[in-house]
Amino acid sequence: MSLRRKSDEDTDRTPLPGTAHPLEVSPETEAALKLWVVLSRAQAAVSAHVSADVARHGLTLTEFAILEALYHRGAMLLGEVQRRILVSSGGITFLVDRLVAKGLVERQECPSDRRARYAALTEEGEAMIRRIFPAHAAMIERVVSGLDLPEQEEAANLLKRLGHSAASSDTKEVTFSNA
Amino acid sequence: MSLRRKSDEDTDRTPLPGTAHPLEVSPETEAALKLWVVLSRAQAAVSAHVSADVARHGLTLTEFAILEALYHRGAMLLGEVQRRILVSSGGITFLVDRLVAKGLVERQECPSDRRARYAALTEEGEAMIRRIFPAHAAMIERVVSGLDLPEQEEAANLLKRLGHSAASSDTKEVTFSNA
DNA sequence: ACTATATATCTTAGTTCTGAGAGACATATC
DNA sequence: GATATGTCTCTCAGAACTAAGATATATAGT
Repeated sequence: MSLRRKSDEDTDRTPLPGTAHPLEVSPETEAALKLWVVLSRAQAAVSAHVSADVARHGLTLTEFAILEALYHRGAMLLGEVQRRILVSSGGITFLVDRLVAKGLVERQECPSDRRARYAALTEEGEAMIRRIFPAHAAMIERVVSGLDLPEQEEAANLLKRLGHSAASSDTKEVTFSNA
Repeated sequence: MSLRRKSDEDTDRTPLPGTAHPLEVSPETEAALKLWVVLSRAQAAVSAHVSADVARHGLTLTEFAILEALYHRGAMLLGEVQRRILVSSGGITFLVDRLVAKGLVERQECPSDRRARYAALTEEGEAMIRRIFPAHAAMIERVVSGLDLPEQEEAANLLKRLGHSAASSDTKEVTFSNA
């Protein structure tokens, strides 16, 4: 094997490392890849705004999501919250611990299942979410205002279907219910 | 065997402590909030698949994004890669270090600016991305196939505009001027 | 009742990344 | 040429998680 220097690109057509390989795929593949890219970028861009907004109140995005869920849905089992906001089981313990430490949430026993715990807002937590939610919602409205209302609804519709089909297309390890 | 999966809502829970406060906002606000939710969920669902796919080759999502960018665009300055994949400045150093340790990427000096470094694929890195990219692209195509081609293009179009407008809408820089 | 398996949460160790700042270099202005 | 200011990468501390296993409890089959 000969070690090649980067400077001696001349007569040889073997693709050297560091040279570009423009994307050459079918239109279907290209559309799928592009959708994945713009989906990630749009989510990151919106997320950055939302994250910065809740950070002003000393909260992370995930913490806020928990508070909001508990406010709008009422007390929930930790596992329910976990599946709703999509974190690991260790993650939900960690997050609820932190919200308890901040005095915003409390754990409550579940009378019908002694393994389970409810997470519920404290009065302080409820007061906080009630106080910051309106400006928060207005801010999200501004951030997505690059699309008008019908476009937002159409995008939401498409994304909902995309999310559902992607979530249910469990590739491996999950039972493939072959009936 | 009846592997019965418990659905989220089938626990017979008596409405214990925290009471629910159903969402009551204007249709505009509701559309914006819903868009934000389905955007996050769709991204997470697709991301989980892509992440699991590249993990089979010992790579994280971010590492793969770097390799792919270097393969398709050629060598790039670290700062260019950083802005492209949206990580912090410390993050790009960390990630490139790790890819260098894996033998997939190398740093190269920039002749016109001695502060800057290029990241470039090694031959091994290029061989790897060439080997795994086709199946990777096919997998993404499958994951987003819940939408047909015109729908994918429409979603991509909407998301591109959403991403751009969200990214450019400078958050009212909440510097709080010494609050 | 006993056993096996499933579920709910928690613990621990480790991974991935961020944010603030430092050092080296570049560039514009005087 | 000297100085100020901006840019690029790197370092370091630590935040925000995840993965895997531990523990306690529940539930179904025998």
